[in-house]
Amino acid sequence: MWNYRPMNKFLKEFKDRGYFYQCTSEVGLSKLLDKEKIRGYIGFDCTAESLHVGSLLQIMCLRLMQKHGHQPVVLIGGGTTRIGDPSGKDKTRKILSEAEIEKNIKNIEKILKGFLDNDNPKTKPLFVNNYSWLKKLNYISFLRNIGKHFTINRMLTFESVKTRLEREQSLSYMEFNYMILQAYDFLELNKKENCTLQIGGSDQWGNIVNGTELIKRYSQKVAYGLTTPLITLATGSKMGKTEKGAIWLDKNLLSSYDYWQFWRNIDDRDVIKFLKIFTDIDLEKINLIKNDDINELKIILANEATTMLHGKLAASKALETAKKTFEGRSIGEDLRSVEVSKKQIDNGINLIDLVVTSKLLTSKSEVRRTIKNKGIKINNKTVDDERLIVSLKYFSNKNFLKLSYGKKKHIIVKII
RNA sequence: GGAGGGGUACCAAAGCGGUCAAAUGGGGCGGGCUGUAAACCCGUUGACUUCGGUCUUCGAAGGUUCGAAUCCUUCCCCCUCCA
Repeated sequence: MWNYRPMNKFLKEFKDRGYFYQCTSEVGLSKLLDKEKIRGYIGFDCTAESLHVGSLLQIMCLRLMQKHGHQPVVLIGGGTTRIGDPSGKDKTRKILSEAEIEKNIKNIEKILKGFLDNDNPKTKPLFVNNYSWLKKLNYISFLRNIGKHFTINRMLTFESVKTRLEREQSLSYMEFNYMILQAYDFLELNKKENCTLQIGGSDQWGNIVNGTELIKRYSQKVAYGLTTPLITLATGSKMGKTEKGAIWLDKNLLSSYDYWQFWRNIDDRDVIKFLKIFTDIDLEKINLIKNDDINELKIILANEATTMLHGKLAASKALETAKKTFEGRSIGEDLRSVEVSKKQIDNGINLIDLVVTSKLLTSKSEVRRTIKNKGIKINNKTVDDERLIVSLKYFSNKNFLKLSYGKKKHIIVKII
């Protein structure tokens, strides 16, 4: 890729930061963006109760639009979630109840607002829920007006449909309609909100193109599609889901300290890439610091990412706790804690039970095994006796004790 | 509709009457090295345990047997080939 013509600033930064994968018409979009401030949308599915880092790139795209004076439209897929996107799924996804969907929508909106600037009237995000128009659709008129623009022949060639059919996994008529509905969303937003751009992950390409083509056929207007690459970790796994669980963008599901740790523990090879993608640091500045000490860079990444989601205070507390925990071998206040009663301690609580009640590990067998493998520490001292009784003498004068599982998972046990 | 093959732990895949809580590989977890990295090496990977064992698991339900992941019956699901 090289720049054969001056490119629009937004688009240029979009590319330089590594957000770019494909565009329906780069030249056309670039010209449009130069000419006017536009509205662009990204759809978020509300199958889960919250968003995780897998959606962070999309969120960054919304922020970048704001930065360049464009207005992001957040489409919450309240209607399409009731259908289920067949792409990437082997099976029909479970259908959520109305109440669950409503709850998810609220929470997801809250999270997105946290990431976006809601004050500037020109760029503040517009939240729309496609259920508001999808629920009103009249079947016959929909088929006549919209359905006629789609051929089954073409729909069958889409990757999402093809794989399902090839594997002879059932694809219900309901799901088969998903792509039409997503295309219709774009048309609707284009008509009502003058939204001329849809951004999405590379797996959404087919759906996005359907939208721009529908707009062309139905309204004789030009709209653009832009996709982002699938971000993978250097280890090959997808962003967002670690074995330990999802990296939620939600302090109720993942503490700011754990979120900070996620970024701090990123593979060396991903650091620069992630600084570009997941922070607001100027590219020139990243260029300047890119050869700095890798661990310092990881800290910067963790601080920036955590600040964006949880605020400056949370980020600095996480950093401080990390320093104490890993460098000072002491206790940072951000560590998760469990409380035990004075009486329990006086009676003597056995270590295995304590580890399980602290939820550091989930079964007693696992604790026993881990002790054999030198994986449990009390106050930084490896435990070698699985029958150890935790008594008052292990607690410092402030009435707490540090319990560790492995090198990274620490917890404070407090007496109340 | 006809003929065959198959469903085993997180995944892949062996086992095909007892020695099977189930080989091996991947993944995960813990330890070592290091930098809270990667690579590498070691250990571990159903639950409970008074560490002697006990209990639950090989698609589902029944049955044969002293004893079943392994044999039989029925059912469910998947794959390949032919129509």
